[in-house]
This record gives sequence, C-alpha cells and structure tokens, in this order.
Amino acid sequence: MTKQNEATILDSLTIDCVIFGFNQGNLEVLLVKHADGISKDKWGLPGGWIFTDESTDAAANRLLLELTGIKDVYLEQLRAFSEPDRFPLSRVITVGYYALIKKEDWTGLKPGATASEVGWFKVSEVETLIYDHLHILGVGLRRLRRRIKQEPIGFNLLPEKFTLLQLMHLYEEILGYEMDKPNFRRKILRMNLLTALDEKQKDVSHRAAKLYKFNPDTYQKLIEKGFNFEF
Amino acid sequence: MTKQNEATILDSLTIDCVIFGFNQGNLEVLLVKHADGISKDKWGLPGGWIFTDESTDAAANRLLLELTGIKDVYLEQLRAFSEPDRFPLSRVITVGYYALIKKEDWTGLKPGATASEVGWFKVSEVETLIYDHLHILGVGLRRLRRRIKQEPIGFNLLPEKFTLLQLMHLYEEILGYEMDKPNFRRKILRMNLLTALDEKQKDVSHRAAKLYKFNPDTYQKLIEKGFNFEF
DNA sequence: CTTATTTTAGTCCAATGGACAACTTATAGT
DNA sequence: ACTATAAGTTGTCCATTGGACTAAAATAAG
Repeated sequence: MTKQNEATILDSLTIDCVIFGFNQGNLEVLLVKHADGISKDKWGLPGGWIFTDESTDAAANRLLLELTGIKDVYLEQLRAFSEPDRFPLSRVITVGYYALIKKEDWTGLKPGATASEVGWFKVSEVETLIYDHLHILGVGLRRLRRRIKQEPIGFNLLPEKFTLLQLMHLYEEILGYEMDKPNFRRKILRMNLLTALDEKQKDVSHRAAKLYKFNPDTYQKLIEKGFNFEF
Repeated sequence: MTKQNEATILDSLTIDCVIFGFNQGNLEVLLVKHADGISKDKWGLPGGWIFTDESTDAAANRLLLELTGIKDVYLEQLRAFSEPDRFPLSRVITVGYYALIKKEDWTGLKPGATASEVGWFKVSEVETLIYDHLHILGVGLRRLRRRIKQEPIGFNLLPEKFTLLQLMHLYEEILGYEMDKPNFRRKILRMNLLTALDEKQKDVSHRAAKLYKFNPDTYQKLIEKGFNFEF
C-alpha cells in the first residue's frame, strides 16, 4: 500500500478487491500478504491506487491482473468505504470490488510486486484482516448472497461443465442452508438455463452424474422478462 | 460545485444525491439549478464536497440538509462514479447516494448557498442534466426498482397513513406495469406488514378507503426469516 | 332515490414449492 | 461375483400461491 508514482495516481483513493472462488464445497477468498509498509506480513484484500486517467472499473481490472495475474472475470463494484479512520496513516477512501472466478482456470497465482504471498482462504475461517478489509469482505459476501438469488452469477464460480449437485452445493454454501436434491433439480431445469451435455463425470467412486453447461442465450431472454432465483 | 474550504475537504471526490419523491402517482426527483460555476443555470443533482473528517454517509446527510433542509430520511449509497472525463475541469470521482422522502413532510424547500433554485421533476421527464448526473439518476432508479422488490422501502415515499390503492399505484409507477387491485390487496395483506387503522380517507368523491400504516415490528421478523416482495 | 365510482370480498384454476418415496447406476470391498 | 454403499434420477402428493375474473358493499353526487 505504498504509492509508486505520485504524479499519475489519485491521492486518497484506492481499490480493494474481494475475489471469490469455490473449491470442494467451500467458498474461498483470495488474500495477499503485504511485503512491506505498516501492514507488512499481514493478510488483506488485494488492492492499490488508481491512475488519474482510468476509471475505478479499469483500475480494479488492472490491479487484479498486476497482483494475481487474473483477467477477464466477473467483476462488479461494491461501493465506497469511507470511514475517516479506516486507514491509519492518512485519509484514504477505498472503492470495493468483488470478483467471481473459476478457480481451476487460475492455478499458478503469483504475488505481485507489493505482496510476498497470495493464498486462498475459506471465507468462513477468515477472522482478521488489515484495516477495514474484514468489513469489505462481509459486504462482498452479502452482495454475493443477494445477487445469486436474482441472477445466475454462480456459474462464474464453477467450471464450464458441472453437475447439478455441484451447482446445488454452491448455492448451499453461499446461502448457508441445505436444499432438497430432487426439488433443486426440478426448479433449475425448469428455468431452461442449463444445456445438458452428452457427457458424464469421470473418476468418481459412484454413479457418474450428467454434465451441464450454462446457456447464456436463454439467460438473456430470462432477464428481459424478469425472473427470480430463490431456492 | 466550487470548493469552499480547500483546507478541510477531500480533493477530487464529491457526493451527489438522487432524491426521490412520490406525488399524485408520479415518481419525482429533486434537482437544483447551479448558481455559478461552469454549470451555472443548469439543473443537476444536489451534491458537494466531503470534509476530511467525515464519512461519505455523513457528508451525504450533511449536504442534503445544507442544500435542501431535508434530514433524517432513508439514504443509501449507490456507488462511486469514476469515468475520467465525467467532470470537465479536473479529475473528480463522485459517490452517488439515493434518498427516499415523504414529500409532504418537506414542503418549503430552499436552495442552498450554491444553488439558485430547487425543484421537483417527474423522473420520466428528466432528459438532460449536467455531467453524468443523468447516468447516476438511472442507476438510482434501477436500484430503487430492485430494492422495492425485496424490501418494503416504498413506505418511505408515502405519508404515514395511506390506502392500499396509493401503495399499489406507487409500485405500479416505480415498476412500470399495472397490477390487479384485488390480487395486490390480498398479497400485501397476507404479509401482515400493514396495520389497519380505524380511520378512512376524507374529502374523496367516492367510497372512502381504509387507511393503513406500515408496521416496522413485523417487518423485522420478516427480514429475519427472509421474504420476497415480487408483485 | 338513483347513479356512478371505488373499495372490498370471493371464486376458480393452473402453477409452484416442499416433503418424501423409490428406483437406477456405478464403485468398492469382500 | 456378490453385496453394501453412495450418489444420481424420476415420480408422487398436497398445501400454498398467483393470475384472471365476478360481484357485492359503501359512499358521494345529482
């Protein structure tokens, strides 16, 4: 969190990203360990400064790429976080973002210049973060819970091909309650949002499930006439 | 939009507020005409600078009071608006807010120091505003449409006592489609969110409708177990 | 008193959602 | 090869909901 170029960055305004991933039934978040500064060796959200000639959206995408190598993912602004004492050294307001990524697409994450480590952590087990980053994570989680009930953004956390049970487990993990397999199946299939593939799971020690993929075309038609994702 | 005190405000960061009101079946927005500066005599959203020792929430509340005399209303942050060219003179990022007010509580609005006029405009008829304020208004409107389907925030736009038909017209106006009286009635009453009063409409040239008020207690219980406001 | 208008109550039926039972398929262990 | 086990898949039942619609009750105006 040190300014690298005083001339071209905005003063007193930063970006912080909550990057969600899904792995073996667990919702995870990507954190970085700061390499130096007052929060050296402490974990926090990846973030940084904004150039004077870029929007916050552009800055968030750039920082994501610089800090972790991730690009072209679902990314949405949360809001500005502005408590006067949120950053101890000076008055800094941060614009929070949250991203959803398919974890298996980004295996070899490397810490960027200002970070000594990058790592995935189960959201439920994150207890302390620098500054107000725990609060930002909470807002990101609430936003995810809300959004997933209205738009099928959950697909951004799954592989291209997935089973109905994987999808259900994703919903269960994010929303925090258990669901009924047959009923979930019926409801999601009735939406016509999934395309069944001529393929099945492999290397599983039980009956292999059919694989599905998300169908963006029917999704477009659905949002036009409005729909609801309650489970 | 001129800085009044260079020493105590944050540089390159402002607040802009979308203030919604409801009047005779129309959704309205409060605008101010700038008294000077490059947008003199043009209409825009009320807004201003942020002090270094206040959060954006506090700044939004303060500005609302300074610019219009309004206080203690439903106010929520939209998000940061940050296109590099959104403000022509310099790089300024603005944090958008939206407020819902009971219009009849605030009749004698006065323009603040930097505004020459304050006025209500039907949202559907606003066509041009300074900077990116039309865009911010659009984001505010979409947020309102989304929120009203999940939380009963519509009550913030109505008088303390209202009829079921008034409430339905509010939903119709915000959501943009017509509803069925008996069905709306049945659904909203089933939620137990309204308390029927021993009072009726007066001075109407037809059968007077029963008045209701919003019941915040049952609302609390409802959000705890989760609910949905689709109409 | 009658008419006009709006509120309010009620009916009908298709669609949905939750709970649950049962059957199918595949693997792992003996 | 058989069996237990685990997970996928199909189907049933029923209470609740939502949309479309009819009609009665209440009140003001003429």
